[in-house]
Amino acid sequence: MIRFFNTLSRKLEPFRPLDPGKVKLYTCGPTVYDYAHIGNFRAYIFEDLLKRFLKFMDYEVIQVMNITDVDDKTIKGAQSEGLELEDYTKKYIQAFFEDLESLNIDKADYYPRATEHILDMAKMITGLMNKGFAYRQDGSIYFRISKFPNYGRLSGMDLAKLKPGQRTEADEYEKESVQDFALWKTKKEGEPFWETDIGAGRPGWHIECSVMSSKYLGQTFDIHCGGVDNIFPHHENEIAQSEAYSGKKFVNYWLHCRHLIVDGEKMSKSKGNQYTLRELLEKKHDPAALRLLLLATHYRKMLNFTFAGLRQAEASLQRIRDFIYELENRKFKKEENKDIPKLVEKTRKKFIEGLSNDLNISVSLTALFEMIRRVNINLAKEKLGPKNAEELLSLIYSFDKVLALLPEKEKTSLSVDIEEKIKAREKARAEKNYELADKIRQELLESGVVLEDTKDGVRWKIKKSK
RNA sequence: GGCGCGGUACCCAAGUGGCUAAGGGAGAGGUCUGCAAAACCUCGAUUCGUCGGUUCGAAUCCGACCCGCGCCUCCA
Repeated sequence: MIRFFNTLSRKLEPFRPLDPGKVKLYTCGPTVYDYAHIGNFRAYIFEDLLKRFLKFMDYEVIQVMNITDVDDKTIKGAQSEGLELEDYTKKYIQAFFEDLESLNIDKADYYPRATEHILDMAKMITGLMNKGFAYRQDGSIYFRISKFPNYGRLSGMDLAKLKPGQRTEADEYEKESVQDFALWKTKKEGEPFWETDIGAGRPGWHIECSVMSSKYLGQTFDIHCGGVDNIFPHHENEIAQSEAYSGKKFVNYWLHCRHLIVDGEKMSKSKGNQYTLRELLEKKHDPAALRLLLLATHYRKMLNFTFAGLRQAEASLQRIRDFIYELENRKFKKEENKDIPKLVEKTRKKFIEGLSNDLNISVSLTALFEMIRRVNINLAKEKLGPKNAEELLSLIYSFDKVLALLPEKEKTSLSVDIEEKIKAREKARAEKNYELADKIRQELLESGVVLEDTKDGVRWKIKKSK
């Protein structure tokens, strides 16, 4: 049984999708005004883990991730660079998809863009006005929170105690209540706008998710994810809009991940600790190691990113890779170890149990590493057969459908030049000319190739980064 | 001020009433090796922020305190 912690109830709940065997998943996507930073990717990787695990458990998953390509920040960014909005966001949308690929994040089925759903938004807003949930004020349209009694349920906010924040904008003075939020912002000089039935203007932020989720997943769907900062007001507002409009329950399970901090401090541009994936890749960090680092801490726990932590993740990952390398490259005797099938089953069971319990990845990784240790002991004693190795490999690769840490095509080949050098070194060693052999080994190391002399002969690896 | 989360070894991190407090990294010792490196093995917290309480029994439950962090109108 799979259980998730539902923000709505603040409890672990058994997961039961609307349609058995099928999961409809909506994940809040990026606002494309800049390159995404590692904090953003913590959320996307958590969502990826969720999705991959559901697929691993034989669910069919339909995932929608929105792309917010019109809002205050994208508009401001486009203005400051003197670009059309679309030309400005294009670059970051493309970068976003490249980053997803670097981190081996499974593609969503739909990536709807806000700017491509303006008419759908106008339609929903009209519906909300007809039902009395929205009103027009100076051309803009606001959601009337007082009409929606469940407002605040997701976040546990008590409306009466809500203090208006400091960022309340001056141009929103005219609302009936400070807490009412904009569905539609009337056309403003110098800003992009759309001509629609409800007038010329642009959408408020929250409406896009209500519109696009229902369009691709239906008015009620299974899971909605995002970072904790989205709980209030964004997801609260989505619920209000969607349920007011449809009269149906919007989402059954709300899953939110906590934030990532850097060196114990909140990430912020002014502190200079806001890393993008690109920056880390430029510093030659392994994207798979970053993926492991972001994956390995439970999603509802705060994650403190440090470079020491990243190096530890690199080392952990190397342990898995070396294990696979052994299984794939050793010459096994014919004799099979009868205990291995039992170990495989036990490991598979624990791996699944871990993730089934609100994505407790630590338990699952423990299962994997425990197995690696046990098998290594047998490996050292040469108590492993070819079938054993095959079975173990197939288990690890099945886990990797969830973890996605092992790129499939990692068959790097060496240049002829380097192969020549390895051969030359072998010759030198055979002649006991160790001085020359060591010199060649050092040269290869400097070009990133590590040589290891084993019983079965020399073997090489590409040096891990750093 | 309101609501909420967390403090487990040198670092990361499971465990949330009772078998030896997982696992990874780092470190130390060993195997292997021409020597290395890599890999592998072994070792490692009488103790879970502090102080009280409940209990036959607490890292786990309760209370107080200390420390760190998040949200409170467009930040994942």
